[in-house]
Amino acid sequence: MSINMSEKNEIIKALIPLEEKHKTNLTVDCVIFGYDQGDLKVLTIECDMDPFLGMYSLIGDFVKETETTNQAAKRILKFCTGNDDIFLEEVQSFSEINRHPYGRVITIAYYSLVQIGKTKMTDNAGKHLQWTSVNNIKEMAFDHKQILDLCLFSLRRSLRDSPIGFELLPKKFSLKQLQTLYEVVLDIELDKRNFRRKLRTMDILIDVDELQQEVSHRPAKLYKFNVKYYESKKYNGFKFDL
Amino acid sequence: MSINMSEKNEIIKALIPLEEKHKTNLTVDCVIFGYDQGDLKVLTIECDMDPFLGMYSLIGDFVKETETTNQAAKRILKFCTGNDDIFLEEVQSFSEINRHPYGRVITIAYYSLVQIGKTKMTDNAGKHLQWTSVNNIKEMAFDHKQILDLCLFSLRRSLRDSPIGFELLPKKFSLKQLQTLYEVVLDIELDKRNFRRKLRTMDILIDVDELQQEVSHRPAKLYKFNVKYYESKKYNGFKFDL
DNA sequence: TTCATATAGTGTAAAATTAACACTATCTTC
DNA sequence: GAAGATAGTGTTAATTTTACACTATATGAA
Repeated sequence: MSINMSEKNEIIKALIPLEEKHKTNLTVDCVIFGYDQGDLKVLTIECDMDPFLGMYSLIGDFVKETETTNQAAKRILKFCTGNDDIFLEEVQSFSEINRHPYGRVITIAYYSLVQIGKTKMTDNAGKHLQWTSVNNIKEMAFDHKQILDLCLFSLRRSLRDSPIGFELLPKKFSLKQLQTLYEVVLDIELDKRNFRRKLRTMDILIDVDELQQEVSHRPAKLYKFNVKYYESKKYNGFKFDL
Repeated sequence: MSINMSEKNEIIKALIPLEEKHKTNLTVDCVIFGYDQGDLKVLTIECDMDPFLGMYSLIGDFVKETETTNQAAKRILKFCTGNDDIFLEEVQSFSEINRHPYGRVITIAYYSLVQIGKTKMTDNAGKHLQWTSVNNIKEMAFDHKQILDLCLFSLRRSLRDSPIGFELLPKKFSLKQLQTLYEVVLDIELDKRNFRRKLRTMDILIDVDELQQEVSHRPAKLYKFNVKYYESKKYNGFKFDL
């Protein structure tokens, strides 16, 4: 005579000491943003769980006993992009009772910013990882669309008041590229001259004295982000504000 | 023959299905801010756990299987302040492996704002709940000081760009009270005339046509927050910014 | 070589916002 | 009715933001 799943769960629960009864499945889900030729993308995976089969899904995993949630998020990033040391920010938890079809799973949402060119998409993941334009995503598995939207909101806010945009561009970039990044991600238009003046007065760019290559018009000068200067000033009344 | 605790844990783990192995203890901790006569306070409890015995501690609890983390936070608030429907904001998770002496416990930090006068401190909690001045707290149990600091940082940011300050004041208040709140919480000085002009141009206050009572000098006019006006404008380009 | 094309790069003036600042008004209490 | 205490009010200068159009320089084709 066999027992069914819910009976089994009851038996297990009876064996578990009191404080264990409050345990819950905890995951992290990563919204990995990349930017590519004027298009904000997010790394998605094809969902292989039942009511959401084939739909776009974010990349996530359980938080292990031996790691913090941050470490779990970093592990996922490393796995998906081959990359350590990338920009990562916690956003919010999602804990609706029935958000996951397999049972109670609470997740903590992170977003991160990577340069698409720098990633080595390890296909050993084998799971149809792909960069999808944020604008093309109308729905996702689970509550992942909601998570994506909130992370995008959070990205936009951070982009305006801290210099994280540089994480999405190559080390050397033109002012035009930087401006376009802001325009695409924030979905606004900026005035070229005003944008440039603002950056000039902030003093956070270094002219690397190189020109854009292989363009059939006047090439733009290239700059890099003055990390040291920014780090030295940021707690000293200096405000990044775009 | 008896078995020890760690053997018992092993036995329990062996019985648990694979996905259960990733389960973790999850709590919420609430930083409950109150404001009282020019002093920002936080609701604390005396810690009754070993290495932190007697130290200030935040108020928290396990997240139950049948509730979201938000609901858990609200339950705690109701329990501590007798109050439903109070301002509540999730801030961040804390998940260092050894943050809790009893084992792995991951927590999600919330902060909330209450009017101290409005709370009915249910003493059935029995646990030495008290309002403690934020400035007087040098250390706390667990990582709670870190949590408090982050929540204070988050409160300050929100105070500047959304009208949450009103949650800390009585319904009717004088402009002076409002200004002092900002000065105390943000730890800055504000110019009286400029502060008042800014509020006037934002149009978010209603003159209730009453005067301060029982003061031995010229009484101030009282105002209330124009919730309706703010709600109708906030998605319409209107920006609260103090 | 030169001309067309495509994008880079630059300055100024008006408008809006912020910052600095000191006196009069009105209530209570003695 | 005078003294004490806090409420309430306006103007000017400085700074920041916005709006706006032309010149410069590379490539590639004729």
